Amino acid sequence: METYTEKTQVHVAAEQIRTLILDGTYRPGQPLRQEALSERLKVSRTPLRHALQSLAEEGLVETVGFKGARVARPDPNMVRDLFDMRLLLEPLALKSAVAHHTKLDFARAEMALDAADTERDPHRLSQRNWEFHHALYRPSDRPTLMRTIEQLNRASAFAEAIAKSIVIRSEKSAAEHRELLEACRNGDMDGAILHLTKHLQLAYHDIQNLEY
Amino acid sequence: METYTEKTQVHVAAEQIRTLILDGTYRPGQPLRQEALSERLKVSRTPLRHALQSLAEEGLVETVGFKGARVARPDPNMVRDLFDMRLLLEPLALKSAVAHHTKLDFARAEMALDAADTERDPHRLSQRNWEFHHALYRPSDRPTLMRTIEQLNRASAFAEAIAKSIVIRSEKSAAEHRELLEACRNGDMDGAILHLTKHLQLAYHDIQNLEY
DNA sequence: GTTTCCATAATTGTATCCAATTATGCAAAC
DNA sequence: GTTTGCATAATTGGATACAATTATGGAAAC
Repeated sequence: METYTEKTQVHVAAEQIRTLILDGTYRPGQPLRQEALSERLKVSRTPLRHALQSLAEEGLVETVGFKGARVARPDPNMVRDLFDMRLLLEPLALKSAVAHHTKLDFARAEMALDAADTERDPHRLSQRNWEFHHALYRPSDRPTLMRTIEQLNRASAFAEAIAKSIVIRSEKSAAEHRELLEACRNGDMDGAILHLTKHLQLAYHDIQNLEY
Repeated sequence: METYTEKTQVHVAAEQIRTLILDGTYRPGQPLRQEALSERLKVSRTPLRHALQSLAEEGLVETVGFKGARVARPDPNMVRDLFDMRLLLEPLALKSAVAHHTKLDFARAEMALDAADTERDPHRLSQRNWEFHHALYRPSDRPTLMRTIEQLNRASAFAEAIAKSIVIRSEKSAAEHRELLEACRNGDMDGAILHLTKHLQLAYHDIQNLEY
């Protein structure tokens, strides 16, 4: 019987910091001092630095030379770029996946939707949203493509959290998600891709109008 | 007078390991023991671990729980996914950039081409290739898009190094590059995008036929 | 009053040591 | 002969101490 460990302090620290940032506790541009964070998260500075570096490569924090780490500040262009890329890549993932969709995938997607309905915490809400998209994309069995798409979704979640659009448009998003799921259930690939495209465009539009 | 430091041991260690991997010194799947690497690079294990993590998020090495790090093993699907994505994203970057191209950009691109002509080291050759593409994409002034494209190019360079196609098709690649540059110089956007697309498709094709 | 310079403090990066986890090998049981 | 179990070694993760770098503040010069 093989046993998995995986729970290294780096991951839990990264997850906690991620939550603090997406909750708005730490605002964009705010410096993240290692000693203070170390004390707050009850973790030594060594794994903390690893976590900060991980978040830096994820795009959530910026880290410079010997100056330290700050919460990243998303610019409007970033939002445009992210959605331009998602509009190109996610339809490809969906297209590759529809032929391999199973009832289990649909069940997973629906579970994520139901969980999202009763969720008000921004971070967990964005997690549910990703779980939904992930359930529909994953059957494509293209991990490299998935990896990039997940990165873009994480960054989008950050931008949406800043603009507070995640919670504001959660009902609209839920409706769009259910339409997309229904099209997938009916095996309507073209319709599904159309719904996905529309969903992304609407999300982009709403973020644009909220952020300054 | 402000002075920049930036030269942290993590970066130099990461760069050295990157070179060792792309040179073929460390083969895919080979375990990377911290103590041995620490001794080889004359660096403590702490910054070394950071470098390994950085390379892991870059996709060059795989790192699991308490088991350690290994050189990543690219699968054929990864190559397909990478080029599918590049074929979607790089034309967008080029399209956004052509309107802002200056003589300086063309000069930079040509300098990269000339440097590539006399370069046989795989790692440096792939660096030159990226410098060329970077020179043509950068005027788009879309850093978030550039960031993702650079990640994909790094991963592609890894796959090409494994398949040894970087050096093998270097002359072909150079010719394609010069055609692309010429189209950009003439302000022929459609032609440039066509050349870029063809270039990526040919590179993909040649890798496919070389890897097993 | 402003600027420059230097000393000091605050903060990050690195090295070393210890703890936790995993891999290895051998003996005993069946 | 194979397998199970445990003891030991090898390796990674984490905590602490130290070194390097940057930021801060105040005095002196103009």
